[in-house]
Amino acid sequence: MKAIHEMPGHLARRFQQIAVAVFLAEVEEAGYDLTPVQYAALAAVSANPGIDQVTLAGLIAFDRTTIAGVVERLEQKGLLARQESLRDRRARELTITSGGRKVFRGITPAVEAAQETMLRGLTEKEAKDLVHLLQKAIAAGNDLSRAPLRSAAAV
Amino acid sequence: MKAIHEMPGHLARRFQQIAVAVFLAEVEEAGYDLTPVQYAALAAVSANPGIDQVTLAGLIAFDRTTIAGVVERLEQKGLLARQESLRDRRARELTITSGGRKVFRGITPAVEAAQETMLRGLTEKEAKDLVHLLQKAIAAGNDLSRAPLRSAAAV
DNA sequence: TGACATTGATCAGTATGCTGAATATCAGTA
DNA sequence: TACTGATATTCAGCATACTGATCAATGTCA
Repeated sequence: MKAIHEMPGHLARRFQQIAVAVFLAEVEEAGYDLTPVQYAALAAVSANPGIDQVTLAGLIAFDRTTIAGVVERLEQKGLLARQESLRDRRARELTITSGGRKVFRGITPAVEAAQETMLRGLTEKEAKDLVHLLQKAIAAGNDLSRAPLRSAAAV
Repeated sequence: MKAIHEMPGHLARRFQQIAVAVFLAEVEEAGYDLTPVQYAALAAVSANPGIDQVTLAGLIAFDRTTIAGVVERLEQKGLLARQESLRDRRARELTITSGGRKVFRGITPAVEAAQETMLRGLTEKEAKDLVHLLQKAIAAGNDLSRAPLRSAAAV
């Protein structure tokens, strides 16, 4: 039997663990307080103003119940605004606030630095390969997770 | 700025998300009820009977506070036994039960099938490359996480 | 139009993961 | 031996993630 440390599933957990730690460290050093998940949500709303929660979840492959808490915390921080849609009273339309825009712009260099740090053991070619292989594996496994990616266009 | 879907951190989260979903699905289909984390702990205790919780956490890179809950749930399921150490009354010695051994043996085929499923989009060479690159990136980033891997030998 | 399925959001419950603090114990030393 | 620092575990609290259920609103189709 293979050892744990050779199993893709275990390596996935470890790499994610390191990625989150690096992200939080770089972001905190830059003077911000935002989690990777919150950053992804902020970025997606910034690019898609007026989006509803389910569509947002699909864009970044979040679970629909997870997104509620994430959005709520971003709202509490004053980075996102949430209001009932006029077209569909079930839905809440999300928009980024001016404060949210400012944070998003300010935090981005730290986020990009974190991406480099978490791959610091790899050459540039290896890093590219890893990203490509992950993308390929994820694309093939997308519909195996409860929260598959759903592009806005496909909806 | 890079899009989220090209960032290693985001890909790490997505791949881990799929890996967990695949693991749980394969394991459930085989008639078992065990999470990836619980499986890793069970495997480590099986290979290291009498281990204490902190050392166990180091072997599989768990946070020390996370391991407590994991071990407790495995104990409730009757798969692990926990008892005070005679040499050090602070520590709890962990051993696998006969039921735990049976589950561990029975579940392993499903766990290995899950590893294949989560890489189903990759060729055999690509899968090997991905594992290798993840291992390299993890080794370099190991001490960046709060719960770095600590081999028993190093302790 | 009215029954029905669908959809957006929320809630309860469970399982990771982390921070920081508390508690008990151990080990080394003055 | 008393003190000090280190260590093993636990606890409180917060933030993902998921399952399954509920609720309100919408859309569809006979």
